[in-house]
Amino acid sequence: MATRKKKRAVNSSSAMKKLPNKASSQAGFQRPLTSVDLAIFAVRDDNLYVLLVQRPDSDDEPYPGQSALPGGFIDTDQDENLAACASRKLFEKTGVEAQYLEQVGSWGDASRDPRGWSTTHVYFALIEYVHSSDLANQSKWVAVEQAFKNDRMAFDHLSLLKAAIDRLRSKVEYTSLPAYLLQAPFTLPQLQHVYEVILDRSLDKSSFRTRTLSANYLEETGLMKVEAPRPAMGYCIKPDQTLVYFPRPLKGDN
Amino acid sequence: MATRKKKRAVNSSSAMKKLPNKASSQAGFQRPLTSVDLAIFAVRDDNLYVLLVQRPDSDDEPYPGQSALPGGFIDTDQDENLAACASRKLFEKTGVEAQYLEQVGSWGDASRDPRGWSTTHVYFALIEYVHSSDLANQSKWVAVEQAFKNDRMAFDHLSLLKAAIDRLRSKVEYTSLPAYLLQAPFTLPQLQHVYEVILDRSLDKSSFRTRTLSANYLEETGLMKVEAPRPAMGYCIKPDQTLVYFPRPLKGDN
DNA sequence: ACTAGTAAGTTGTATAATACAACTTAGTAT
DNA sequence: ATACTAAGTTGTATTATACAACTTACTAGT
Repeated sequence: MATRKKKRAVNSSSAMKKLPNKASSQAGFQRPLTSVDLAIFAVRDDNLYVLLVQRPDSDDEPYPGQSALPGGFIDTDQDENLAACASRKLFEKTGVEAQYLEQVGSWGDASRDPRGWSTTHVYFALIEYVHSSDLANQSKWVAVEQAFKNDRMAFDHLSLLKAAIDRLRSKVEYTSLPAYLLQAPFTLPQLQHVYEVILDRSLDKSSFRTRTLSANYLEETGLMKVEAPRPAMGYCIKPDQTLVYFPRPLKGDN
Repeated sequence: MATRKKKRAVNSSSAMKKLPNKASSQAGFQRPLTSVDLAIFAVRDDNLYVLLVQRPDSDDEPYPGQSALPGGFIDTDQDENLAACASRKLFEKTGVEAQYLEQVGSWGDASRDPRGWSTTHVYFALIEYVHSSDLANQSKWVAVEQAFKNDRMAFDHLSLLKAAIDRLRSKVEYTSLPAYLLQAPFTLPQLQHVYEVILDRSLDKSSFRTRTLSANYLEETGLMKVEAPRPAMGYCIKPDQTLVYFPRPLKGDN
């Protein structure tokens, strides 16, 4: 990252290696295959789940029968933009809209897809848990821990999934992201539980409550009966509230 | 972000709208144009600069003569991956390698390029300042403040630039990024100055020094004469040191 | 109806990293 | 020598989180 050659820059004109010819090729270059892939997360009980699909069992498809992130090629006729493409695919698989959707990044190289130079745009989505029977065919929830144990996935999807989970976990340390995995109304202990499931460690009740409430992004919806002796206050995210960034991260192990 | 239809997901099979036909088209879909664009930053004296290029003045090129971020179509024959493509373009324009290179994100839609549905992958690069005469033709340093005043750029590059600067500014609050804009050896006051230029506010000397030194990512290289009465200790980034994340952000105005 | 048990929620002190303010030090310029 | 300046230090204040002990509201069993 620090190596440096003090050679003079080539002229931008002489750097042009291929002449433009057809409008359909991109100024003389081949266009890469372009897709969108999704890491759709939900929490249920004590686990963080990710939605995986099984690839078709046909001979002219790469990685037949293997599990993969939901996604696929962009449809330039149908998709307004990358995020819309992600939302469409999310809805096709789950029947719901994302409570939160964020781009993780893009990956592109010559070898990740046997069909040729390809790029993919990875999004992660947070949704409330959707019952398995309501999922599209070939789709299923897999506990994140499991996904890494059976560590075989189509393409480079295992590393895409890892990148998405890393992003999720790191943002959970300093944002209100987990609130988007719950259906309103929810209680503070329920919200704390979601934090704990994602981070895989327990948090202090008192600091969690102070921090959460002082950020002032939740609205009381009245007491709720929960599976606990004492009823707890219900909350929902305030209307038009955007993601909250807390002033300090939760203390990790650092 | 919270709207939700409880419709059942469509079957993934029936969701397939077009049949695969040719290998060169992507499973029946048109491939978008694919490019990489760069926001190359450097600091000199009291300004943060970004490298802009002037688009060719030809009639069959979009936005002739306008300023734009350096970048262009991916060359699938030459570029191993997206980051390599970014590095190549950086070197062509400046003759140096990036001290730091990070993907900002990707943008893709039907209208951002008049030639058709296109996606671009935006990277930001931090380099030491390169003298204007060593830059490639049609390239020049523009103070970031200026770039936003003359607020006309080709394509959607103004908003791409804004995204890159937002990312840079926000990461400067809690990382060691500015160290990658300096050539070693540098002094702590020089490093602090770079922070101040990017954030456009002054920082406290004492807390800056404590924070920086306690992160333990710098190595002393001996006293240096600077344009100041008293000589100052020189530092360089430790070999193999990666970007440092400080435990707390600098206190902004929040 | 009393008692034990449990999770919700509160209160008070400790800690750690930064902010703020005043100081000392090593040099330059007159 | 003396004033000046920027480098660097020292000490106290602040603030958000961590940790620990407590009270409260309810359930269930006898």
